[in-house]
Amino acid sequence: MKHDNLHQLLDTWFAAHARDLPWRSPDCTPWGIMVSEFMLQQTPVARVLPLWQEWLQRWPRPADLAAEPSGEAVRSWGRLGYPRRALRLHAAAAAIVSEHDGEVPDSFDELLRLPGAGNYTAAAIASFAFGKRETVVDTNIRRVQARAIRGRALPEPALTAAESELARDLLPSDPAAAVRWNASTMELGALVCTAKAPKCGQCPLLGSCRWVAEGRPEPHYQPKGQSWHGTDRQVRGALMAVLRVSDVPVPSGVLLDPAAEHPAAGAGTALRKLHSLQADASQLERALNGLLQDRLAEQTADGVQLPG
DNA sequence: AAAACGTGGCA
DNA sequence: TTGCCAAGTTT
Repeated sequence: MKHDNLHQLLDTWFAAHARDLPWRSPDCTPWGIMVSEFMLQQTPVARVLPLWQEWLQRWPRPADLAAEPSGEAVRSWGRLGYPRRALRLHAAAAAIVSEHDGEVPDSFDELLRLPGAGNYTAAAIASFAFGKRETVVDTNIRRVQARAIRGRALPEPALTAAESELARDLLPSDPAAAVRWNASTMELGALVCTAKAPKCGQCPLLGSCRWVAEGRPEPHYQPKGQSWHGTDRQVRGALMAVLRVSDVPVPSGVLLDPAAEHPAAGAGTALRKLHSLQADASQLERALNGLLQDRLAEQTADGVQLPG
């Protein structure tokens, strides 16, 4: 196979430098791996670690999570970010109970049907939990391949057909070798071939990297930043922070009115933070309606709360 | 198919 | 301090 040398180089490097992550332990269950994959979506390993431990201790099997109201999942998600992932993981657990007899399915197609599992997550679970030969394509793998093979500084802004085709071509035909390739390429992207300030001096592919060979050309586009300050997202986040820590339903008036008295129990600090954003009434309402529509929160006679 | 979706660490 | 960026998915 073309690029066979890369596989060998990465295998050797991975054996020596892979992080000892709990979801890579031989006795980690498919469910443990699945939880890690959901938590790791757009989220660094360091922030996932403690929460993953908590979740697996509390909900060691899909059925354990499925038995709880979705609001418990959202509350336990804490400040990990993108709380709808908690909702989807909860829904996925319910689907596993109702459609797969409580066992995480082992095929890409079945995994892909679970809420919150897209192409990356379905392939990752099939590969890492079940040893299947699946092409895993995440941002790390795309960046490593963009540099080493295509000679680019960065992967394309969105996954292209060419990138997918390259990733498929590079995947070893032996399933066990494919799993190692997936894991080691991802790890290289996370630890060495990073987005900014890559540590090329430590890279096992230094001698075969096309980007390095071509003098490390600049990116051919300007990555556009993610806005945050003053956005609806920021207000949603602040709203969620209030609901997560409140012991009781929070009257929508208290949420929407900066001058409201009687903050909800335990939510004082989060409420002050929300109001300090000085969002206008329409933005607050839009953000709250979004949460209700997404079922991240629900409205009762007593106020707004996490789904119970 | 572009845009929305959280959060915190680091330079 | 501001902006970048992180194991993506959904509509």
